[in-house]
Order: sequence, then structure tokens, then C-alpha cells
Amino acid sequence: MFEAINQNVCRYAAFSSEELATFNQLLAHKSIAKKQFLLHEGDVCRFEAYIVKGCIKSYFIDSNGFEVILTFGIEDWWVSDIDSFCTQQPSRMFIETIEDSELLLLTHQTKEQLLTKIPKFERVFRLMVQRHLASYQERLFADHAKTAQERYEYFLAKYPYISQRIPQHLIAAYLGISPEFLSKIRKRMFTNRSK
Amino acid sequence: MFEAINQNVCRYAAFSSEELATFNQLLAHKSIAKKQFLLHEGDVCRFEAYIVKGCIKSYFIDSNGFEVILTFGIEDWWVSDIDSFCTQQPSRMFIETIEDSELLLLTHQTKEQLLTKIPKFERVFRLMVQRHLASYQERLFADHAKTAQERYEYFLAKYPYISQRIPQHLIAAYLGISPEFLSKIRKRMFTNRSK
DNA sequence: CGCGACGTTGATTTGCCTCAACGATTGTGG
DNA sequence: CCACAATCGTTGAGGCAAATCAACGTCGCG
Repeated sequence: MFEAINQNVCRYAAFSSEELATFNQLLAHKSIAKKQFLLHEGDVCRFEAYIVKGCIKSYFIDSNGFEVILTFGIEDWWVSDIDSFCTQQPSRMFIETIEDSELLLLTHQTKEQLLTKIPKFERVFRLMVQRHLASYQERLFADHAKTAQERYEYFLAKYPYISQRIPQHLIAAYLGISPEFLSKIRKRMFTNRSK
Repeated sequence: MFEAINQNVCRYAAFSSEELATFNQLLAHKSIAKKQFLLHEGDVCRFEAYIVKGCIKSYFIDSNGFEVILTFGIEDWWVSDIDSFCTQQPSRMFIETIEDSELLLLTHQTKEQLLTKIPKFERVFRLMVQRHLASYQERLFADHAKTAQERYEYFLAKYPYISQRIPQHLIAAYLGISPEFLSKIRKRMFTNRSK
């Protein structure tokens, strides 16, 4: 049950089995069906969740009612609204399951306990956040410098597992294009072999 | 000399004056003229820099040779390529002064020393990175959900100090639009009073 | 003075959106 | 187990936001 998450954190620092046991005791397990909200706009984000199994999206709703997808999460990823979680201010985003999912949760309180008991976790979370930051920087660059088709190809190459289990219109919402246009891009890519 | 930076880090955790003295001893001071590179694509980023005075941009160059600006930094901001700095891998970005600047630098080595001597700094940097992350999330949302004019107005409102001291075409490069189009937006905004 | 950096303006083009209509597939209640 | 509704993807016509290209004005500065 905790194997995967323990391997996950051990990528960032070395932990003894006692430390890992302490860590694991602070985690809450949660099963949740698909199409359920883990977080709703206006609510305070009370968790950081490690995905044991399942598929989850986090997104904003724009002024026209369209989803702007920030991230997809699958097995071995973390999801949260870090900003709301840390400040304990109401969130502006939604986090919603796409498939039935199993999670391991840290709350604000258990995370603080963890950081107090095992300060090395400060480093783990710092490094995790840094990697997230780097990927946002890369995405910003892609959004500004590349065409929709290039971004789609990049997405397919980078997240082959995700692109196979997610409906196409959600990928469009992630890329920032309309579902119709993504359909046209795909047609272009798969019929006309010219890049 | 160290007043501003000490206040900066004290926003995230409490430090004694001895701790701050230790911190300050690990910082290197650097003066640098405008239009100089602090980091060049292909080089490893060896610093995290606190800006005592000046103005700095970090950016990528896209395949057409255009700048895609990630961030502007002015007084009381930090600049670095966190990804390259942490992994000590070659960077893909440029960091360049826009004005004559004064910096306080941490190197990979001095940062590790700092974290070892005063582990509370783990928390400081974690919280700093988290705030950066939140601002990238917001920017991604704005890029996908708002028009160029809305993004420009938002930029003016959020960074009034920056927008006054930076040439207009750099703001365009930050917003992800052409300088010509920004000029047309401004004309629209300032002649026709309709939003 | 003359050159380079910066901003503006207009004409034209284009990448992507919107709207509308239509299959295909899934799933769900009767 | 079928009927019907959602959900999802495709296609085409038309439109708009923003890019591109080209020309020109202005300022600061070596």
C-alpha cells in the first residue's frame, strides 16, 4: 500500500524504515469514484494527495464557462492547490476525478507534524515543488513559442500514458484550443504525412 | 546593505540576528552593468540572486529567434534558473540585466552550507518556490482565458513599477504578443474609452 | 550629425474560434 | 434488452484576434 509513495519520496532524500513508518501513519487513505470533486472553487484546499490509482484533473473555469486545465494526475503523481493549501485561503480551482481513484492524503495539520518530526521532508517538498515549477516554465515557453500542433505533439510524446486514457476534448482544454480544432489537427497529422 | 534581504527572508520564518549574520556572510555581492548576461543558454546556472538594485529579465529564445520572457525582476526579487541551478544541468534560458544592477548571490555550495547550518532556510526556500509556482499557475490561466488586452491591463495593475521602467516591446514579449499589436491595444485603450 | 533602438500605423494574411449539423459510442432506466 | 439520451468526436462555413510585412517618425546618444 505504501510502497509506491515511499519510493516516491525517497527520490528526494534518504529515509530509514522507521521514518517511513512515521510518514505512513500520518497519511489518510481515501477511495473516490469518478466525476467527483476533491476540491471546489471557493473552498479551502485541505489536502495534498498522492495518487495511488486513478486519474484526476485540476482546472479553472474562465469567464465564458470553459475549463482551463492546469494538470492531469495519474498514478505516482501529487495533486493539490498548493496556494490554497498553504495559505488556507479559498481556492479558485476545481480538482475532479476522471476515473475511480485511490489517494493518500496529507492535511495541513499532518503535513506540519511530518515536517516537525522529520525535517528532512522540508527538502522533499521543496524539491518536489521546484520540479513542478520547472515544468510550468517549460509549458509557458511552449504556449508562447509553439503552434497548437507542436504543443499537441509534445504532449503526446511527454505524456503517452495520459493521452491514451483521457478524452480528446480534455486534452484540448489542457492545450488551450477548441476540441474542434484539435480534431482538425489530428486529421492533418494522420492523413497528410507532411509535418 | 543586508537589511532588505534579511527582511525578505524573515517573511517566511523568524531568525535571530546571529543566524542572519551567518546568512549574510555566505552571500557574495556583485555589481553588473546593463545589457550583460548573468546566464547564457547552454551554461549551468551557478547562482540564486537577490536583486538589491536594478532590473533583470529571464527569457527563452524560440525557434524563430524571438524572446519569450519568463520574468522581470526588480528590487527585492530573486532571479535564477531554478531548474538548472538545482540539477546543475545546462540551462536553456538567458538571464540578462536591463539596468545596472547590484546583486547578492548564493551559489550551489553556499546555499547547501546555509541549509546545513540553518535548516529553517529549507522552509524559506520552499515557501518562496511555492509562491512562484502559484504565480505561474495564475499566469497560465490568464494566457489561456484572457485576451491580450486583458492580460496587458492585468500586468499594468499588478506590476505598475515594472511597466514604467521597461521598454514596451519587452512587455509584449512577456505577454506573448507582437510589439505592433501591443501598440494597437494601447491606442484602443487610450483613445476609445470603451473597455 | 547620424545611427540604432524604439514605437506607430496601415494592409494583408493566418491560426484558431464559433456555430451548426451530424455520426458513433456508451450507458442507463424502463 | 431495448430505446433513448448523453457524451464524444468530426466536418464545413464563416468570422475574428493577432501575426506579419513594410514604411515611417522620433528620440537619445556616441
